[in-house]
This record gives sequence, structure tokens and C-alpha cells, in this order.
Amino acid sequence: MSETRYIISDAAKRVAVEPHVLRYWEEELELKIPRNEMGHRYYREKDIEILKMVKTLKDKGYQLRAIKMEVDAMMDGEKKDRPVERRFEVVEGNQESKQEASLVTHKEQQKTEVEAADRMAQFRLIMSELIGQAIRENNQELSTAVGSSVAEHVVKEMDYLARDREEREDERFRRLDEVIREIQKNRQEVAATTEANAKVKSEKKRKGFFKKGK
DNA sequence: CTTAGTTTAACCTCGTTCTA
DNA sequence: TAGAACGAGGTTAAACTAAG
Repeated sequence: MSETRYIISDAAKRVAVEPHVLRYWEEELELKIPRNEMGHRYYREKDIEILKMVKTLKDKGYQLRAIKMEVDAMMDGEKKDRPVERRFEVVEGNQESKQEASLVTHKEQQKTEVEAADRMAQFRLIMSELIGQAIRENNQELSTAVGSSVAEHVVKEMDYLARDREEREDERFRRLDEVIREIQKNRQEVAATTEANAKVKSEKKRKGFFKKGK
């Protein structure tokens, strides 16, 4: 089955923006818009859907930076792990960074995580509404155009995507748990080292004291 | 004042169509 | 068939506007 391709002017009409705006978004959002043999952009249905969502979010007042985060996730499905990966970079990085990370207070860490989770929850709510709407519209079009067999395929695809998403969520929480354990372990190591150093210091002091005493 | 987002303008390339 | 005209799309830079 060949996919429908739209040139930039047609895509712009469908998204209800000017062609130069699509080029601008492509650049700013780092969208992977494919090119034909002439080097001209062509847009597929999924690209149009993403751009429509970008437009909707823009209309709601979101900045391109914020939209970019969600578009990244839609494009490669990797974004949801990113905050955890950042922390992994810290934990798996050099010893200094490791210790630095371990020194972050528990309260600060909790606060940051709650705020991030809050923002993410709000964003997901909006996105799920938008995606739901797009899917409903899409399903309606599909059902009239190609009949129920395609709709069944779409439902299966959605089911697969939902399961895939759940699995990624599970993986994310598992990794988050690992990071927290790693940080706690580092804290314990630092505490143990500090304690050992203090012991050695007091031992030296004691020995020095006896030497002086002689 | 600065910044982000958008618009406009200038100029180039390439493919298609028309005409001598 | 060659070349001009035209349209579509490209890049780049500068200007404009609104909000913080």
C-alpha cells in the first residue's frame, strides 16, 4: 500500500499555516521531514498529524521548546527515558560527579521529581486529549474511506502502541528505582569513607600524642 | 532591552510547458 | 529541438511584532 505524500504547499494548507512556517518548525523542532529525489520535502499523514498537534499546542500558547520535547517523544519514542538517562550520566560518569550527585539532599531530589512529574502529568493530559481527538478524526476518515478492516488494523496498532508505552513506563520506573538505589549506595560509601578518614585521623592524632608524651 | 516567533524579500535551482 | 517563460520549492538574511 503506497502512502500519500504531500508537497509543502499542500501540507501547509492542511495544517492551516504558511509553507515557510513549516520550514521554520522543521528547523526549530528538528523534525525529520523526508525529501524526494529532487530534494523537496514531502509530508506523510503522520507528519501532518504531528504538525497539526504542533499548531494546536501553539494556539494554546505553548512555546516551541516545550512542544519540541513532546514531538521528540513522538518521533523516536525515546524521550520518556531521557530524564532518567540524564541521571544515569551523572551516576555513571566520573567519581566527582558521582559524589556530587550523592550529595544532593533527599528533600531537593523529591521536590524536583514531584514538580517534574506534575508538569509531565499536565502535559500528558493535554497530549492525550489531542492525540485522542486526532485518532478519533482519523478513525472516522478511515472507516468511511477503506472500511472496517483498516479500522481493525488501526485498533490493533493502537493496542500494540498502548502496550509498548506501558512497557516503557515500567522500564522507566525500574531505572528510576535503580538510580535512587545507586545514589543511596554512594551516600553510604561517602559516609563510610568519611567515618574511616575520621578514624584514621584520630588514630594518627592519638599516636602523635603518645610520641609527644615520650 | 532582549528574545522568540513570524514574515518578507531576494535570489537560485529545477522541471514543465510553450513557441519559433 | 533549443531556449524562453513560468511555477514550485530551496536558502538566507533582515525586519517586524509581541511578550517578559
